[in-house]
Amino acid sequence: MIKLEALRAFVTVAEAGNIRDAAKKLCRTPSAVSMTLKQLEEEVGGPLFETDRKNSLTALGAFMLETGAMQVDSYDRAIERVHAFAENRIGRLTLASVPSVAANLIPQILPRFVADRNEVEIEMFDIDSRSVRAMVESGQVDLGIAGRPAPDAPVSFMPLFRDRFRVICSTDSRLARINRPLRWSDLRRENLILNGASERIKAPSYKALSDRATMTVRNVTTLVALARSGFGVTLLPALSTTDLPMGVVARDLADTSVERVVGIVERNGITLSPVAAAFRKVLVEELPPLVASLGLDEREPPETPQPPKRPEALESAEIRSTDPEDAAL
Amino acid sequence: MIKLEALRAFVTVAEAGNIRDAAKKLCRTPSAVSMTLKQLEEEVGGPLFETDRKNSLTALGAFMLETGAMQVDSYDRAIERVHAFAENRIGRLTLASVPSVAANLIPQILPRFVADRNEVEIEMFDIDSRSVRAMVESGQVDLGIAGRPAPDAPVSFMPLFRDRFRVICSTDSRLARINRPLRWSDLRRENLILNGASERIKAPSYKALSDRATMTVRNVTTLVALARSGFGVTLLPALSTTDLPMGVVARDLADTSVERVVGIVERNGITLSPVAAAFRKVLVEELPPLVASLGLDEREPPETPQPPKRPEALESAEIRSTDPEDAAL
DNA sequence: TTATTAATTTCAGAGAAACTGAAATGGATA
DNA sequence: TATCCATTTCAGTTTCTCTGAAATTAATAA
Repeated sequence: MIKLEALRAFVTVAEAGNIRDAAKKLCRTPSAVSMTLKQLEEEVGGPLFETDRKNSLTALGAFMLETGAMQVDSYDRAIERVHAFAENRIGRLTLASVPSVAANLIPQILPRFVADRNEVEIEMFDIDSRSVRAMVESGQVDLGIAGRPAPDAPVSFMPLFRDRFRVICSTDSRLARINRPLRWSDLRRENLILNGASERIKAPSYKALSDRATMTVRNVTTLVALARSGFGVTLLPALSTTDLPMGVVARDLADTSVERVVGIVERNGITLSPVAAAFRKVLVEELPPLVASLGLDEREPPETPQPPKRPEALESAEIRSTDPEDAAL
Repeated sequence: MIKLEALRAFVTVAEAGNIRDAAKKLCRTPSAVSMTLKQLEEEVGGPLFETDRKNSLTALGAFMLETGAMQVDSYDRAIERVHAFAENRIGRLTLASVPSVAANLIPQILPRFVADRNEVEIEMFDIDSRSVRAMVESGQVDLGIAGRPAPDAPVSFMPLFRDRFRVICSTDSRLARINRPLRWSDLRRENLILNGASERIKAPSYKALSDRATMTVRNVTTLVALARSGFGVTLLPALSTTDLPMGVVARDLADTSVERVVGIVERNGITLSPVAAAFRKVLVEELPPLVASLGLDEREPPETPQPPKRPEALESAEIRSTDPEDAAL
């Protein structure tokens, strides 16, 4: 059976024109190369060189050189691509993220990531938490960034940062003039507009307020426009309130337990592709400090995120089963 | 360094879905395959399968399978082509032959040769002896079939058969009525037309006749037409006289030493391509009996032709250095 | 859950293959 | 003919790969 390495030796000798130089290139002794060649000739059943001095090929040798050089090159390139893939220099990364992260955080970390990886294709979906989890679960994307899934969800979750809810109201509103964190009681007289993100807030005082609310709006732009018009107020995660237009303000809540936890959603028991793993690492290392630097939250990140090993991936998702908040934004 | 055989093992396992079946296909024990896979994963730096049960690939494994299957297939096909070439099932055969052989003998042996070799390309030139040798010498053709070259010619020669010269004359001619082999004296009163083939006849009696001749014609058809018209007579190798038209006859010469020796012309010190070697063998084995069966010559072939080994190729051409006849036809 | 079964992995030793360095051979050059 | 250089041969060593037994792990049955 003809070995690729024998082919490589032959091609090197044929191209060098003599054994000595070829042996040097191959990091072998001339005798080793000579033996390989002899064996190769035995295996193909005919002489490859016209003379002992390896500077002239037979017809068979010429054919072998043509074929062999092609194979060796192609093989080396293929192996290089495998390594490039394994070292996440090439590949394809598909992401799904809630819009607030997609718009406010991803743009800050993505450029550096792609800079060294000009052969990596990236596709990103910005969709609500529920869809993020669905896409992760179905394998449509490698990684998701979303609020914490329900504990029984078939995906694992690694929390990255907390995002407190804030009250969004018109600059003219009564609330805007209160010079301290707002209490639930401050909201009692306001018309509360519900939204996808606030849907999953569990605080009892909030429940009471939201039960009375009659309107749900899922689009942030519309939500803000309604608040600005003085029609009502709403609760949004701080990250969604970074670029508020003139006429509306965001006020902190006194109840700092009202928050969503945003993190990485990934499929259970599936090894990430090398690019995805690399991007995950970047997320874990860079998102929490980035969020902290935005000054949205004065407190520490909720947990010290540590990348789970393959077998433990599932555990890290199951460990915490506190209230599973969610944010559609 | 990733070996092709490791890739092959991986591809086989990935396609079989388990190690046991793959090991069977590879004619290895499962433990050997398992170790190969483990080493492969180490070399690429990541897991290729999701679980120990090898039925589900990681992204890296999928990429490796794609790349690897392609490489293994391509390699196997390439090696198969090299073998096909070495076993003369594929390749290209270029021949040059004097027209008499090209027209009368080659068609009888070529069909069977090409029948088992439907991927062999064949190119044949029918040209005079001198050009045959030139094409062989310059490497334009693998093999030539021609008269014996001069002893110092840079080509080797393997004689295949003798071809006696015969007298071509009109049916109405005086010579046509002589009921025995013709003697030189019979020709004394005839107008002798010279030709490329007869040019190199060395017999002294012929010399005397040809010195008196004034016309040389190199085209057989014209030559025959002239003879038919009664303009003169000419001497042609018997093989060129097999399909004489009405109106001319060929008569044997009493001097049976007047002959050309036809054989294989090949380049010195050049290994034939496998197809060429195979065709050469067919020529050596089949041409002499074929010529004998044509009844052109009652005697034995001049030597027992034996295919020369690589180093001896030159010798076999040098051994005989008797009168180097030639035939332009 | 525990026992059973099947598949895979680990390990140590055997065997095969490839490599090296020294000596022999073979061509080319003076 | 002698010398030089490249290549080959050879024997011994090193490195790899394979096997078979035992251990581990996962899946299935009780």
